[in-house]
Amino acid sequence: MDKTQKTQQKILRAARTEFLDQGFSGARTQAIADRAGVNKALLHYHFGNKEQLFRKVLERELIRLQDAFAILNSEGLPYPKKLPQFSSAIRRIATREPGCIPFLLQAIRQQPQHLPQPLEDLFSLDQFRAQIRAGMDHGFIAGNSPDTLIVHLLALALIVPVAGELIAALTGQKGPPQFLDQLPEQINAWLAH
Amino acid sequence: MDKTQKTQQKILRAARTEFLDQGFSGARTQAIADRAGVNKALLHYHFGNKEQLFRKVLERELIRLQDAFAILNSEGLPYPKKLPQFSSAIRRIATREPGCIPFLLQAIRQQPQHLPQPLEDLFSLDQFRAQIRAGMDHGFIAGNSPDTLIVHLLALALIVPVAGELIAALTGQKGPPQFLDQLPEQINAWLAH
DNA sequence: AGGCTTATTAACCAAATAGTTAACCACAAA
DNA sequence: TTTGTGGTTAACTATTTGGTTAATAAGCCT
Repeated sequence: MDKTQKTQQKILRAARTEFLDQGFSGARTQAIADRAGVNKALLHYHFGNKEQLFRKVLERELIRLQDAFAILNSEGLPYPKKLPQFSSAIRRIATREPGCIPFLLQAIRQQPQHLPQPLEDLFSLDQFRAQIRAGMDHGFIAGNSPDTLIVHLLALALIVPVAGELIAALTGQKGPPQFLDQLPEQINAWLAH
Repeated sequence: MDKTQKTQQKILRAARTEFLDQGFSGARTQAIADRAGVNKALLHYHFGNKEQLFRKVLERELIRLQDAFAILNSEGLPYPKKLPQFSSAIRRIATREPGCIPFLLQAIRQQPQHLPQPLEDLFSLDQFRAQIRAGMDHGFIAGNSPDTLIVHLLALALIVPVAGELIAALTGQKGPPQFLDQLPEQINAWLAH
């Protein structure tokens, strides 16, 4: 990796922390430059402007979530393995990249114009939904609405990253990791009967 | 209601839309003034500064959520009635005050210093948790962890307001109201067995 | 080394934005 | 009618902030 790439990565890392922490309008280009240990003009040299830099960060973070959804939508994987693998992927994101999921949901809501593509093109669960429907028709999967199952799966997977502080306050726990750790088994217990 | 109160309410309403839509740092005091049909200096006359105005809005929105949680935590209500009443309250908030729940969760995450009190003091489910525990001990409620039940309840209740766009994209639905309408029955089916 | 391109910086600029001020207005009390 | 108080405004100020520029440093190729 040459020096240019290294610099760009320093900037991207700094931008990521700032944007994830503060959101688009709360983020300051000066803060990003400071955090990267670099002159502010360098951001513009390498990335054009604040918006393009934000898009770059958003694009990279989106991939994390897309990878998780790709597990659900993969052709080769049998249904019973998908749920725990998916929940593990979400848990990994939420613990290793805290702020990523709230950041993405916030961007989807407040800055959809910065998304690289329409949401429907970024996330697709067509294969997964067909798989569930087949499973339901054959009685392997309980219930009769794939979409409902998907929503419940999302609910269980996303609630902690998205409302961790509230949960911690309501349950008196210090932090949310307990529930994140239980996530795969919970999802199995709830959805795989 | 005298003219002063009317003006303050106009400003608060405008501030609410702007803050819910744009977040604290994205909101512009000029936009609030314009929307209220009022001079910008009047915001400062009545509310001091942007931050105090934000706190006022935040405080009022918090009450909506507190009221919903108060249902769960109320002494007089039997457990079976709490779940549907709570989910109806959340649904009502999410449909009549769109943006409120994402706004609150975002504020909790990004501007906790503007909360009127610590989260634990704002939201308490002690009575509810005790009630669940008793029910579990007597076999009236399935499961053995009140906190887990609470988290699942939150998950089902909050997922649509918080990730409605994502859900709409994944399920191909136009909007999220379908799932919000099903919410009370879903929660009963899932949690009240 | 010498010259050419790329990377980096200090200083600066213009626009946006929160906040202030002084004057003005409405209306009620004297 | 005068006068004083609280509400409202136009115009202004200070600061923040994203972005630019011109000069400088660092590689790199011959």
